[in-house]
Amino acid sequence: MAELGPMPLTSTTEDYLLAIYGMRAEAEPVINARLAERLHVAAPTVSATLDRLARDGHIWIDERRQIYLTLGGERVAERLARRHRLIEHWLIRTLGMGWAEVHEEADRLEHSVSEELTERISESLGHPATCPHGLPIPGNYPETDVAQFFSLSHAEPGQEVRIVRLSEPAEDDGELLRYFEEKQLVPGHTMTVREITPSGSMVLMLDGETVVVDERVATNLWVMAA
Amino acid sequence: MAELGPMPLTSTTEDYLLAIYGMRAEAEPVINARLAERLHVAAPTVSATLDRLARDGHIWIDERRQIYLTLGGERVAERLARRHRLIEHWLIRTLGMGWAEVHEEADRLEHSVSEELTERISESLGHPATCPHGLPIPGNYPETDVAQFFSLSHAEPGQEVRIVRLSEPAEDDGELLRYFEEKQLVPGHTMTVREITPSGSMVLMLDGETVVVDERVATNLWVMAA
DNA sequence: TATCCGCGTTAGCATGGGCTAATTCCGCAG
DNA sequence: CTGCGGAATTAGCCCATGCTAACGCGGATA
Repeated sequence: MAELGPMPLTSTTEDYLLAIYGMRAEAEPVINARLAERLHVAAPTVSATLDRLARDGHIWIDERRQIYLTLGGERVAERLARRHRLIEHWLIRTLGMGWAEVHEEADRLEHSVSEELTERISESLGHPATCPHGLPIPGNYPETDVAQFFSLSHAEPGQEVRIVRLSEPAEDDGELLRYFEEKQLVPGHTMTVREITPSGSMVLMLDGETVVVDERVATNLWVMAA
Repeated sequence: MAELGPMPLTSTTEDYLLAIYGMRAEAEPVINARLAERLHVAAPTVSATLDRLARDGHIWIDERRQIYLTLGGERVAERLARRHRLIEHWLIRTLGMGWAEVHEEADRLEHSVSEELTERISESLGHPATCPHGLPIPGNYPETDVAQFFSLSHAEPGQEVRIVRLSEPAEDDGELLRYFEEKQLVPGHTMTVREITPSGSMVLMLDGETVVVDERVATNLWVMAA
């Protein structure tokens, strides 16, 4: 029999691989139920789709039902993340789209942009290391010590920190994105933690302004010591 | 009961509408069998898909099995053609992709680009009237008298003509596209018909060069009297 | 007139990707 | 040990999109 080679992935399966990849990167538990939430589908749908992904060698599932990408699956996911994040930059730089809007557009485009086009985009942008929200672009990202990054919600009072990126799930929350943009809570900006209230809200000094963010916001901002 | 509004079209159904739209524009007979060829699917598949398109009010089919777009279907097709043709320009202008390659890329992107992005692209390009291959961009195309256009294969010996566009099917033929590009048989160029051989080949003068094109090539170039 | 070609439909089937309802399974708290 | 909550699976269904094989029909041609 002739080997037919790898089946071309569908838009749906690409979404699954990218979700798994993202959750791994955030060290979240990668299980059926979490995927169902993230992808907005019912649990049995996830089971069936994961079966196909495992059948086709993109993932494997251990005894405790943790889901892992195979080498092949990871390669696919990295390429997709690269595309997605380059597209975001491109839309902002060449067409002036909004920082809070490009994620949604890129979510659709990432499935239809060719390898060739991806590389042309990267080149025309000067091979940026991260997307506009601070997430690393595989292939362009230098070997920085990612271990220095931590969630703002783990910062101490008095500490001065620089925003490096958003969390993965924040990207899918349009309202949160618009809030970040409005308050200028974006990668590159530096701020000082003034105090942390008992409810987990944080009082920050940012550009001489006092900003209060609640815990949900703080957990979705990744920072490093400034 | 709440009206659910129009179902979002799938990539597949969009392809059908665009194919019908293109065939109408070329005054080709729009029947099941021709669609099957153009879309590279089997006849029963076309029947089933057309049934759904008719059910959803995008097309209608007369007694002689001619297929027509409804007003709604035409609006959809026009928007898709607009997107496709703007994307082609965009890829050439901002990323330097090849004249013969952009059609294929646009074939995928046209399904994922939003209205908003489409309009930004049109604006950033200065609202071009045609795609790089000369096909009109709905919404940007001036009210030119299209009746002046005719296929090169209908030109007379001695006539001087200007290329205005390719035929629709030519866009899907990569080899033919590369040939046109190489010979500079592209919109805007003027040439004189020297003679027509019994087999239908045409001898042309173009930029002082003599070029011979066979009938298949000639039928796929649309021209107007220069 | 008999035949055949082009065309369309019917029947029957597969796969991907969705859903709900019901069940099972596992671990932890009481 | 009992029970409960979260997680996963099973069963059963739906639709869109593809296929082949077989049949029917109508017009052109031998």
